[in-house]
Order: sequence, then C-alpha cells, then structure tokens
Amino acid sequence: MATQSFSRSLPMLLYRALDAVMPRFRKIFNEFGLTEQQWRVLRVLWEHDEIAFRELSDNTLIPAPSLVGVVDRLTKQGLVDRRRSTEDRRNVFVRATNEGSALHRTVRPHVDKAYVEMRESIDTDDWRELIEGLERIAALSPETTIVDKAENE
Amino acid sequence: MATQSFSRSLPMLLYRALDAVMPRFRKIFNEFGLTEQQWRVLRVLWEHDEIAFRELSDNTLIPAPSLVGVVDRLTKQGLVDRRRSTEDRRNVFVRATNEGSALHRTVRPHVDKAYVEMRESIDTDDWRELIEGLERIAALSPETTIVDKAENE
DNA sequence: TCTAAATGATTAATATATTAATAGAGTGCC
DNA sequence: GGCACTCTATTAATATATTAATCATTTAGA
Repeated sequence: MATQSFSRSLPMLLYRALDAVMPRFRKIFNEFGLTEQQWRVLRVLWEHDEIAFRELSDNTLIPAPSLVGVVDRLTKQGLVDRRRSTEDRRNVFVRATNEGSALHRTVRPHVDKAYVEMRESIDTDDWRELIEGLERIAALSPETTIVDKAENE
Repeated sequence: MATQSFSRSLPMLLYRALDAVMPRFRKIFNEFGLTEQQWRVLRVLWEHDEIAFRELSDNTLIPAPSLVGVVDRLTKQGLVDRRRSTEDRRNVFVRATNEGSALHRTVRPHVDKAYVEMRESIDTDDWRELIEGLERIAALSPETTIVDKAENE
C-alpha cells in the first residue's frame, strides 16, 4: 500500500540517520574552524594532489554552485589554491596548500576516532547490510532512471 | 581499520542515497509550486488537525529556525495558519487551511506513485533490511550518546 | 573558416541549515 | 510577590542548497 508512515519513509529515515550521526562530526570540524563542506574538500584533496573542479564536486557531493563559495572561503583561509588549466582554459584545478594539508593531518585522527566509535556501537553484520543497502539506493542515481520523456507524454 | 574509503563512509552514502532518490520527488513538488520542506509540512499537517510548532519541527525534521521561514511562506501562500495558544502563550499551533488540504490531496497521489515505483525497483528483503538498518542508526540520536561531560575532562 | 552546439565554471535569486543570541512567557522556590 | 530558572518561538549572521541563467571556451560540422 502506498500510504505508509511518513516518518518511516526512506527519505525521512535517511534524514533522521544523518541527524543522528552528523552532529558529533560537525562538533569536531567546528573546533578546528571548519564547516562540514570545507572538511569534505580537504578530505578529498588528501587523496588527490590536484583535482579538477568538476571531480571535486562529484567526490564531495557538493553541487558546483555551492562549491564555488566553499573553495572561495577555503582560499581566503589559505587552505587551498585554484589554478586554471592551460590546456583547456575552462577547467579549474584545486589543490591543498601546505597549511591545508597540515590541518587535515591534525583533524583526521579525531574524525577517525569518532567514526570508529560510531561503527562499534552497531553490530557488524547489521552495519554491512546497511552499507550494502545504501549502495544499492545510491546506484539508483537520477540519470539512471530517466526514461525518455517522449515515451510518457 | 579507521582509514577507509571516504565515498563509502556512512555519511557520504547517506548523502548519495538522498541525491539518488530526492530529485524525482522534488520535481513533483516544484510542479505544484512547493519546495520539499513545504511539502513535508503539508504532509504532517495531513495527520494532525492542529500541531504545536515544536512537534511540527520534530516531525518534519526541519530545525526550528528554518521552520519559522517555511511556515511564513506557506502562510503567505494561504496554505497554513498560525494560532498562538491561549493556555500557554509561548506555544504556537499550525494548521492547514482548506486550500492547503486541497493542495495536499492533489499532490499526494503523485508522490505515492513515485514512492511505490522506487520501492519496486529494489528487492523486498533488501528494502526491509535497509529500513531496519536506518532505524538503528536513527536511534543513535545525539542526545542518546551524550556522556556526562564531567566524566571525560 | 565560421557558426551552432556543447562544456565548465561562475553568478543570481531564493530557500534552507547551522549556531548563537534574544525576547516573551511560564514555573518553582524563598 | 519577587527572583532565578526553564521553555518556546523568533531573530541574526553566515554558509550551503536549489534552480536557472550567463560567460568564456572548446568542439563539431557545414
């Protein structure tokens, strides 16, 4: 039946799960003067010496228009750099400064610790099932499910 | 081990799942001139003839400061009402207008249809496991995990 | 070659999230 | 009765999300 408990719908459960897990992490970020999105950028930059703006957007899940501001503020704080590509001048590359990398190394252990604590508060099998289930949902990306519009009306 | 794939961490998977499922719903909301949050308010009001502001915030998962603006805009559109409680004048009650209820009845079938389609694209057992897993995580609400601060330092 | 289409970052406008602070109203206690 | 405390909605300031539009650049094709 279509009509079911709103609070147990998939979207609301996803939001509630985020509300349950994120505050502990945001608290850490804030202690180091970072927002959640700024942290995500530093986190991704940790694994990419230099990364295209578009890829940074994909990896952090921060929409491009928002990412412009996030990178602006990180730049203002001296934590990242921008560089316009010479081959294709539409592209922009972002990289962490020394200061940005250093901050990442400082914050990272706190984040990892909180993550492990959270993970350990859940049964291992349950955790694995949850992760797998989420990956299935994530695989339903919007593009994947688009049917040719002409087909319907 | 603490160091694991960032893109497969619980928070990023939750965000990716939302990115995968919400666009189809937002598209519906927008067709009827509603934002996602405005819809959530109407959806909750559907089951409560009148509801206290605080409860509305809890049920919609919209933080109180944001909800003020959401209700303001819904009021401006004539879809909901505000009423200050006479017993305890700190409280505010929100209710749907006739127009608000009517809009809900119009939009609801489209939302339900999209939800069923999404649900049917996932194996039933997988779906159940996922919902259960998310409920476990949601139960880890921040308040639940707070240890007395004096205990640590 | 020159133009139409496509691509990538950015801007714009509006709505919402986050965090802290405030203002008004109730409550308990002396 | 007054005072400290608590609770509720709201405001304030800043950051981010959403959607559409723009601007510069590149690419494809006539």
